[in-house]
Amino acid sequence: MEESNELHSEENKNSQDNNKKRKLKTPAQLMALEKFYNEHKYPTEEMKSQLAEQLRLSEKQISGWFCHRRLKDKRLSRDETQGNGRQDRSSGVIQDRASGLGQDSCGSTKHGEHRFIDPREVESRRLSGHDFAAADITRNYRSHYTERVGDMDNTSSESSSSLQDRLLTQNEDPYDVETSRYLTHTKGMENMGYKPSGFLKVKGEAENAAITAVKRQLGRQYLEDGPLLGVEFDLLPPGAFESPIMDSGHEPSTLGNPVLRSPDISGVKGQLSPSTRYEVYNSRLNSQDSYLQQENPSIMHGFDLQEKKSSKQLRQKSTFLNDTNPSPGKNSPLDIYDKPSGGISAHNSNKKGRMRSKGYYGRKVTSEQTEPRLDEYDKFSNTKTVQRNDYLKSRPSSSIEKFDGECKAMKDYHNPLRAKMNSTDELVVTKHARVNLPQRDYAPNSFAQIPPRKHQIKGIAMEMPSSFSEDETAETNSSVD
DNA sequence: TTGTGTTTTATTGCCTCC
DNA sequence: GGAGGCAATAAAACACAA
Repeated sequence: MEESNELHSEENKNSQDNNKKRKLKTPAQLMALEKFYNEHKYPTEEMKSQLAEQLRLSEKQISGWFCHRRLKDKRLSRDETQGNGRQDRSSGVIQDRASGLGQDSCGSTKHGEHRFIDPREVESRRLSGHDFAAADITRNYRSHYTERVGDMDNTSSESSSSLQDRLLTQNEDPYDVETSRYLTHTKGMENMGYKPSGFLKVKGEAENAAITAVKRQLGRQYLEDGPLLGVEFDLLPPGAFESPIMDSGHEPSTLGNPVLRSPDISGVKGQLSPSTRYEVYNSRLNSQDSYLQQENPSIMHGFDLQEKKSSKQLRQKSTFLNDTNPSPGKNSPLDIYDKPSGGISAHNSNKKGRMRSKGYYGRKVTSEQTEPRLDEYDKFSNTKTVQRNDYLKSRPSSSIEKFDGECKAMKDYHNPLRAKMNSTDELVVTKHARVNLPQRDYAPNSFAQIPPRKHQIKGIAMEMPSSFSEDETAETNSSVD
């Protein structure tokens, strides 16, 4: 260890702190990583490289992060299965999956170059009704969204991953979708020409049973290529989350869409977790910034948003939790992102409010770490993303303005986005579905209504929106400005 | 302010696959 | 043998309680 450290330090001579001490990833980086992870648990080297480049991390770090992330997922899922009664959720299919996970030993990218999709993904996708014909892969990516669905369903083993997945994905906030999309489309299939590896094929076959089971359960709803099984899931009971679910005001036009019964919802219902966080987060942002939205068609990139949000969150957090900021100067939201260093020191601001375990984004970020330009991620994305890029690029640097724009974007996401999303109906569907998610519901009021959670339960970390959304994200918007 | 507990990051060793 | 991944371990960064 030390040795390596030394080496490492050598490499990083430049930066004083780089050495030996481990550096926390910036929220943006984490966001990006998480998102990416949601899409690809086993990223190819190329992907890693790109990620690394864009995040300004070393490939090693990226690899390591993914590795740890997977472990984390595993661990969490394990815990969940053991501790929680996830059993019910585990139907035969799930079991199946679980077993599959057993092998979870990662199919390394190595084999995976062609594989690209990790077993889990495959599974989830499969669940979502996609066969893994090579031809479909692309589509799969496109509808990675579906994966999530799969995740939700899949419960068991994946759970943890799903946790995070949900965290970022399910929640699927609008931009999530996008980013993920980008991730998916990315170089992924098209460029890399990924094909299901033998493993996939085999596995696919093996898992057909699982798929079948799902189909049975879902019945017709199971669409071969359609959006998600989730369609069949029950809608959330009103008030399920005690938050105003149907916010007519914000309700996207897609509301009526049947698709609404998206998996997401079901997922939410099933487990509110991480995704919820995001939802909350998003909703809050949306709600709070609602006044801003409306016009900006451009779409924010999630990461970027995240960053800003985090800064805002911090502020809000204080508001949210305490209503008063004990140390105004200290927690000044502005500090967080506006620091010249570019670092996000959000942390400081909200230590108190932050949920304990879910540290993900709550931690203080070292200033040295420069936030990667999130928009860069768009490289991976498709046209739509491109648009966003433009937006991002063009938008003013002012954090506030940016934020506004972002918020808007988020909101607009629901509408304009759809327009943009053109290319794939699936996506559209997906979005619609998301639109219906309780996300918004949480928004304005609910948010306020939610009692501040000072103590997060560790185990719940994943389940509850708490940490992430509330602390990290949601709060962000506040009135700060 | 300190101590404790949790989470995240980094490293190392081993395994598997090509 | 190289590359990637997992598991184990250590250490840092934090949050929270006393």
